[in-house]
Amino acid sequence: MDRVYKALADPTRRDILRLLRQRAMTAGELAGHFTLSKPTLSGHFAVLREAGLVHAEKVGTTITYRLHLSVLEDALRCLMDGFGLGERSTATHKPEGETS
Amino acid sequence: MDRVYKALADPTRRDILRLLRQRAMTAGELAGHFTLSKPTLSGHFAVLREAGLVHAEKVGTTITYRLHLSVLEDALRCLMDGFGLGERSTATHKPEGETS
DNA sequence: TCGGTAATTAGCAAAATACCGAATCATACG
DNA sequence: CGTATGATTCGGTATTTTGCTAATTACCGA
Repeated sequence: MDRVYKALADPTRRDILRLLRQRAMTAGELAGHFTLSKPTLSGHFAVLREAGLVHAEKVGTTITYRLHLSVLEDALRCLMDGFGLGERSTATHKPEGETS
Repeated sequence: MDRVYKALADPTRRDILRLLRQRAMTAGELAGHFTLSKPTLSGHFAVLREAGLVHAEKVGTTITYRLHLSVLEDALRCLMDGFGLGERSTATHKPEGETS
């Protein structure tokens, strides 16, 4: 799970995810949206892949990247759960004394 | 908002946030939960402060750190909104194929 | 097989990050 | 005052991250 946080820490990678949210794109197509070099972008793709946030599909010589929405969603939900957010006093556990 | 992502990227800082979720603690008290040196922890506190995730209250010579739950919640909500999560069937765009 | 295109890997420099010990600041107490 | 305590800031080092160019791999078409 640590890889997901690290992957989200970089603004370029967050931009990539936002682009992929609209539609799947090839590596070159994605690279066209940035001023960074292709190898640099390729490195960002690898980080996102290892975090499980995107899926790479090789067709011919081109590689199409697709957003793994479910993984991203799970990661954020796990994050919120970890901090006790998203649940409105579920009553499943007694949350600390909180003696104001 | 970038500061929030960066702050969450470090496991030690996430641990600090989880500790603070249970109750507010002083800097020294927090440091007692880690093997890291106090200056190192102090640096982590600063990052969390600058991200707005915690609030520091100085009483005597001691500084008590308190979690800003609302800021953390907002940050995560903003994160999910940015990626179009939290809303079911966006209907704002046609998600290609997606057969099966 | 040869040339061209798409993308990655290799190798390296620069910047950011994390860590520590020592020094410093601020407050409390005798 | 002088000292002790809680915490931060300072100076330095090691590691990680980010970026580049050049070289490499993989595939397609003529």
